[in-house]
Amino acid sequence: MIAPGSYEELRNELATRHEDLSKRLKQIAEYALDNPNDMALETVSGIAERASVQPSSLIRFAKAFGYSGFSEMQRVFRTHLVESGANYKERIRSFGRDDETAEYTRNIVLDDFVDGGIAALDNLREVVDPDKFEAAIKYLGEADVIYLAAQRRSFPVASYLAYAFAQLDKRCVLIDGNGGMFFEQGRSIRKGDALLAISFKSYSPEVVQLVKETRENNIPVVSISDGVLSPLTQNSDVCLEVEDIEVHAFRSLAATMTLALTLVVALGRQLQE
Amino acid sequence: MIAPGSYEELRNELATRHEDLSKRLKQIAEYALDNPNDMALETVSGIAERASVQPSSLIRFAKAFGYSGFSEMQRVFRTHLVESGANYKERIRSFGRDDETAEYTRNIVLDDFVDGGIAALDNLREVVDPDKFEAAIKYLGEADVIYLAAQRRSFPVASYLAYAFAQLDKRCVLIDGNGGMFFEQGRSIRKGDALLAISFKSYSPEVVQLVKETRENNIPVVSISDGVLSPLTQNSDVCLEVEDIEVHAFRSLAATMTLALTLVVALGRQLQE
DNA sequence: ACAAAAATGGAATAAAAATTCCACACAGAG
DNA sequence: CTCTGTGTGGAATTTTTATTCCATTTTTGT
Repeated sequence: MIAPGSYEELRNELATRHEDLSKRLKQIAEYALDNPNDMALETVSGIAERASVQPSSLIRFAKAFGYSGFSEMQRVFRTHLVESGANYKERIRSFGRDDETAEYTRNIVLDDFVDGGIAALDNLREVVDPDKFEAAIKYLGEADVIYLAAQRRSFPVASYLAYAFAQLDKRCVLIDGNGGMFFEQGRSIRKGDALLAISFKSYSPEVVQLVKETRENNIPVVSISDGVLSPLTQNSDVCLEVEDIEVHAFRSLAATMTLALTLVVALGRQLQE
Repeated sequence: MIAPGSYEELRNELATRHEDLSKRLKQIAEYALDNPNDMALETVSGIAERASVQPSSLIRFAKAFGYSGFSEMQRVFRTHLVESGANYKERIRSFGRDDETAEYTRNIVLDDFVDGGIAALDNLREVVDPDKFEAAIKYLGEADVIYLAAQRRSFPVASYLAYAFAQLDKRCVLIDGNGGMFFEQGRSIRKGDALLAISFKSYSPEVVQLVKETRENNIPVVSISDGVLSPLTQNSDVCLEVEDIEVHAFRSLAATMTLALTLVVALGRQLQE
């Protein structure tokens, strides 16, 4: 007897053997199929109570399906909960785990990044707060000149935005730090302008400092960053959150780029009106 | 002190109080925000190990946020896990929405780009030719210095590649055309180097010309472009095809960026061997 | 630089949970 | 109707897990 390793296998096994099971085990099987979340999260006695059986029956049940005990079977339900459960950060981790054993054919690498990118985009859809997004558009739309600040990995995003804003005839300045003039470029920002800053952990100190200074001068700051702990979140008028997935120790820009593009299009639409 | 009852409240509390927390508690807060699933499913000692803290610190952490103990706090994470999972399953994804009749609310714009990005990534998986990909890696791996040429919309991709190659300690030169020196920069390319050019229609004349000249000097040219009609395809040793989807008259860079990233990782892996 | 207070690590302890065990119930065969 | 074997409830036991406690270290305020 070999225990099902995946939720799908287990589900299948439960269905096939359902008829042959004893009264109590049948009862448990039905409960398990109806309440997989309970199976994943509750304790033996908790489930026993809800399903109106004895705790020992649950152990017998698990053993009847080849597991060493209830806990081992519960792991199958837990894994399923995480994997199906949209929390995409955990999906990154499962990429990482596969990686250690998988052979690296070229295709697997591309597939991983494609999957990662898709997951990141899916996540983007969920985490972007429409109110914040609208507020960001408003600040940018009202700005005379948009200043763009980003360094290192985020720089390409700013670079893309500079290109796209120019297409819209929206004036902007890309603070590229050329010639070590990062702050000099940044300090030419005036009342009526706005700063759009992009940075992810580990946050570029220059960008963080510029954001703070600009805010202190009462100039609107819109930022794109990762999560509530970011120093940009705290010092911006509005902060859009993105989290690109890290696969094979590298972080893509697919989600961030898509957000940037959306920002541009929404801004363009607003300017037309 | 009242303990946050929902995940969102907790998340918020973690963020606002993050700065005032002690070193260990801060560390735990970061881990919790990054790995909510672990917080939901793992045991105290399991989490302690992964987050590199003592089990007792986790209990202190929970108490610092008003819970009676770790278990009470964990319930918040578990509830969130179940609820976010349920939403995910119910979500419907509809591609190819009817743009003409749809009202353009802010969300629809983001959804369109997300869908477009996903479609582009899916497509990328299909169209990338593994042999060409491998050949590209080979040329780049053997190059002494990689020259990167791209203009306008493609420039951010080159910019990202420059950053990533530097991370790999792979020497590269980003031909940015600063000071109108595009060709001057490009002509410093030597035997033993390679050119990586990125351009899409309408093709940048500078990049096309540089590709031709470089090829004539028998220096390997790898390019990223769109389809067989591209002048880059015809004048490169190997050309990787990508097609980012155009939505609302704007073209994203999600797929191209993902291809670039994959190139970097594959190259990095090859260099390690 | 010092004392006081806060934070930390790690072992000790308490609590909770999983698992085992056994007496009993119940169905089917003789 | 009783014997036999499987199934079941529930208490006892073992294992795992959470929590507490205190000696030690680190920070803070003077």
